Amino acid sequence: MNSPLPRAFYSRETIHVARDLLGMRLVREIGRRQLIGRIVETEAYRGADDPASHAARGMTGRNEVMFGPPGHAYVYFTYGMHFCFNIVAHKSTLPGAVLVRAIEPLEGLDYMARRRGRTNLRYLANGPGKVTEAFAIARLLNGHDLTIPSQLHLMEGTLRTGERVARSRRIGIGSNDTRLWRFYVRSNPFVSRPHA
DNA sequence: CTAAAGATGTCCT
DNA sequence: GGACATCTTTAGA
Repeated sequence: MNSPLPRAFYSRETIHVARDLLGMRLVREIGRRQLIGRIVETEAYRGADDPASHAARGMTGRNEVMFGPPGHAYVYFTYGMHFCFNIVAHKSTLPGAVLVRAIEPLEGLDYMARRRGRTNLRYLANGPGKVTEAFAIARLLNGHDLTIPSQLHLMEGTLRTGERVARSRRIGIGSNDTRLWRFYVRSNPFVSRPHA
């Protein structure tokens, strides 16, 4: 009961995993320090059927982790200055991953604030690039197994009473895509874009 | 080899 | 609402 989410959790339809990750707790251990937060916003990305996905046109050096075993971290660098943290999730051998777009900080607040250069809790991790900066997630963690207790893993968590899941189109993909593959906790102040 | 876009964040008006 | 920073990755010549 006090162990990380098992591989079976991630070995399911990518879109279902994206939805079910809301409320789960991300744990980052740096030395004796522990950073913890609740996932409040995600996006699903698949394979050949999803033009917006890095894996849309087959395997490349960057996206190979998306084709590997579920429950691992897919971390990539973008816009010349930001990292994005994804969780590999799919059934069978098709590629798939879930982008973690926003987190509600729970522990290690002062450390996160220092890393971010911000004190307002609301802006510590309310965006994919902010999440990786607050939690010190960089390229070194690409491919990291999230199902074993370590410097980066996920733990069980729940939505609070009254919290509802909302969905929308994905953000920042420059295409006319109408799929509702973005999931977030409605009315949660730590979501990147409450209305989108 | 070269070029263009990019699953973004910040500061400014 | 818009400019701009900054550089990796990928596709195409």
